[in-house]
Amino acid sequence: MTRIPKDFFLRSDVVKISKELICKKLVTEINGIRTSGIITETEAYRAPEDKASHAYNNRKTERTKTFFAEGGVAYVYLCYGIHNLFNIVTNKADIPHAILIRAIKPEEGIDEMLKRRNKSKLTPALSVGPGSLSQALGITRAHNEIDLTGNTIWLEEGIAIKSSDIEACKRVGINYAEEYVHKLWRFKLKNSVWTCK
DNA sequence: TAGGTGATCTTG
DNA sequence: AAGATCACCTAT
Repeated sequence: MTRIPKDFFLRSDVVKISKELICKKLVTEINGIRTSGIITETEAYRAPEDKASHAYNNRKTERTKTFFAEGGVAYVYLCYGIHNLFNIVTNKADIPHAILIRAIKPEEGIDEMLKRRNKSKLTPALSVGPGSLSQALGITRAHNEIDLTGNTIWLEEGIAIKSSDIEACKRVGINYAEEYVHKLWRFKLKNSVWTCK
């Protein structure tokens, strides 16, 4: 399977890249176990101007410094004390763009994903929602800043789709973001059960 | 529909 | 040093 190269992530239009990520494949190989899924939902975060981003106004702290790395690395942080949220940093160094991966449709290593999630049946609850997908793929904060063209977490060409198969909507959980609340920077695969409500 | 959970950031 | 906040999930 063809891997997505570094150049893909270095481009400047994070909203466009978010849309292009739909139906690409996200793969992890952790402790020798390979798991993967087709990306079905993403959200773009476009700091410095985006008030929803942790890096709004170029805010730079211990946590947000990962945003300022060159594109093609992971930004993973703990949300609500429980959930590891996986993002992909894009654009060149010092431009804090990132894409939150919100849902996948499981492909390989489904048994391992069920085990990690403590589930017995293959349902959307396994890997829909940003916290759930990270747990299913075994992604934790230990993977923050990891290179996404390496051999732990990477992306591959997935399924070819048309632009019209993708639906754009508002991002969730960012009611503090004022005018940026309304940006259509969330992308979903249309008519898929593997997306958030 | 509410509560859990803890890192992170802001305020004093 | 303490309190508020938070890109969510699960079970009633």
